[in-house]
Amino acid sequence: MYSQINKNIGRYVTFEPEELEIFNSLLEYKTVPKKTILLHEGEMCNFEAFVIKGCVRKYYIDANGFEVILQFAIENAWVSDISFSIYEDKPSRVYIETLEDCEFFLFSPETKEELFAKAPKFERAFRILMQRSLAVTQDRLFNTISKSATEKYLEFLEHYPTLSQRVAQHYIASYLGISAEFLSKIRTKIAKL
Amino acid sequence: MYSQINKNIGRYVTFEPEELEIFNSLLEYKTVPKKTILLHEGEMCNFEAFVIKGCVRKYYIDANGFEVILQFAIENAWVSDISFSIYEDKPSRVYIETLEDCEFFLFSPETKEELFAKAPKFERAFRILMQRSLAVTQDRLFNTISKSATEKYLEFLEHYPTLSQRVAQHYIASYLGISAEFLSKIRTKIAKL
DNA sequence: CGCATGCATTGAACTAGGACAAGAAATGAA
DNA sequence: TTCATTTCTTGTCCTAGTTCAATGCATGCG
Repeated sequence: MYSQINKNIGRYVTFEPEELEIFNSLLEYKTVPKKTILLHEGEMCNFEAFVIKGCVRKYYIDANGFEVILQFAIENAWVSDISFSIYEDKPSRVYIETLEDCEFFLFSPETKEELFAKAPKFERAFRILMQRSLAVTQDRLFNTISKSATEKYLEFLEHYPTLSQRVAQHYIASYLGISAEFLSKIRTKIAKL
Repeated sequence: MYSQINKNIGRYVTFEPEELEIFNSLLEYKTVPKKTILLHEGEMCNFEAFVIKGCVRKYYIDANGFEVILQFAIENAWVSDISFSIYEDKPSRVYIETLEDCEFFLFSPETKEELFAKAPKFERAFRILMQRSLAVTQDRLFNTISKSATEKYLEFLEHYPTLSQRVAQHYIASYLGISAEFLSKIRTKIAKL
């Protein structure tokens, strides 16, 4: 049950069994049916979720009412609106929604603090996880600015080979920052080659 | 001399004077003339820099040889290619270059580890700094995808009011992900209002 | 001082991608 | 099974932004 998350958190920092025990004892297990919104814009994000199974999307809604998907989180990924709400005490600007039936491990900000107090080495592990997210996001920013829609789509397929089967095309379009119609045209063009 | 950086690092975590003393004793002070490249693509990034004075840019070069500016760092900002190189042991894909004569405080990865060993609370401070960078980058990604060039430029002016006087227009264009010519057209249109 | 290099502006022609509309195909609920 | 809803495709027209000149302006440097 815990091996999956322990492997993830231990990727860059090595923990003692006792430390992992503390960690595991503070996690809350939760299942959530698909199409459930876990966080609405304007709410405080009071969780950090580790995806054991399933798929969620995190998205903004822009000034014209269009959704822009910031992140797909599948098995072994973390999702939260950690960036603003927890430390800034500002309400979230993003939505988090399950796309499939999901199983999570959840942390509240308070239990996270409790963890850091009891086992300070986790501070380091979460710092490195944060760094990795930053790297991924910077890379995406670069791709978004410098690549054509076709290039972005091909790279997406390479990077998330299973996701294109699991989620609707228009979600992928929204993630890539292009219209669903144009993605469809790209796909037919690619299929003809 | 140290009050500026101490204020910055103490923004989200409160430190004892002794802790700050350790911190300050590990910093390396350095001045660098303008137009100096601090990090080339393919090198390992072996520093984290706090800008005391001056302005630097961090950029990628894309497949067609175009520069894409990821970050401007001015006074009180941190800059590094922390994301990949330090923990991943991968060579950097970015360039870091001074745009003005600069004063920095520098950390090497080793002295950073030394700091964490001697004063573990800094681990927390750097985790939160990292979170803030992630928030800023996510926000930029959202803007890049969902806003028009004019909106992006106006928001840039609002967010970095001094920067448009300090750096060349074509750098701003590169940061916004638009061509220098089109930015010029936007500026004349705005000026006419 | 004069020259060279880089920077900003403007215009004309072009294109990647968007908006809209309408139909086809898939999914799902009762 | 049927009807409804959502998703995907395809076509046409349209526009925001690019590319490629050409020109004028700064600026730094010998």
